[in-house]
Amino acid sequence: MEKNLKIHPAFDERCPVRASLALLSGKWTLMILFQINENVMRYGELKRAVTGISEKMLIQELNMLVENKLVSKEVYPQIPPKVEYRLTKLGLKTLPIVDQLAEFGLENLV
Amino acid sequence: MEKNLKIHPAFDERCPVRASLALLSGKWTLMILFQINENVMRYGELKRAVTGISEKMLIQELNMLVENKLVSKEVYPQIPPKVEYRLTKLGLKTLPIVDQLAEFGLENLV
DNA sequence: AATAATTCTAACCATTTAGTTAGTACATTA
DNA sequence: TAATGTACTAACTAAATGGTTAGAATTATT
Repeated sequence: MEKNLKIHPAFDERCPVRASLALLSGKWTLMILFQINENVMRYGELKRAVTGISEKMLIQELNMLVENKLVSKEVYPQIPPKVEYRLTKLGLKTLPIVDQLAEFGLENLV
Repeated sequence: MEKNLKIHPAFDERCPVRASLALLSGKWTLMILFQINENVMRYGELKRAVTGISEKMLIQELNMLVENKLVSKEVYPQIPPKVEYRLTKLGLKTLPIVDQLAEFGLENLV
């Protein structure tokens, strides 16, 4: 039905701020990136580090971050399983964003 | 019902990153702040500047930003109405965050 | 033989967020 | 006289996001 052709203004699609938010504005996303930081972290370690997150959200976010190349994943073929996560070069570039948000929050919100 | 006492880990409540995201991570929030920027803007101007936003979302966000002191609002008792919005000191402090997100988006996403 | 530890997956439900449609009031313009 | 512009509000619907519960596979531990 011709009426339903949605207009997606270029603004929406190409706006770099929107693009960044689409990637990073989830409830847990930046927390996870921040916790991984410069470290190598196993799934279980992250679960403990990111207080309050459910297992579903944790792997869902991790998978999404791996897909988007912010995080890399190394699986060791062992039993019980061992999986390591770390930030990619791209992932490391998000840390300044976390810093800005942290600074703003610290100074004005909390 | 005792079962429903929700546990809100301190982490969640006091984390400055979460606090900032709670305020700023909406679909339109940062766009609006960015469009107002250092200017004085009327409701209608904003409507045109923030392409694609609905009137509902626009005033909803504006009201929320005024409540949270990121934006100030001046109403002129005229017919037809005239209302001006501008960033407060606090609101201006969000612009570096927008810049970070824009930079990250530009370099890596769009 | 049962339990714990590890890293997930799947199905379902609840909540939050965003979008749509319609309408208000008055004044000016066509 | 009818349409246009201004800044909203309200009621409802749709979509996105997050949470809960259960379980699977294998080994080591009790």
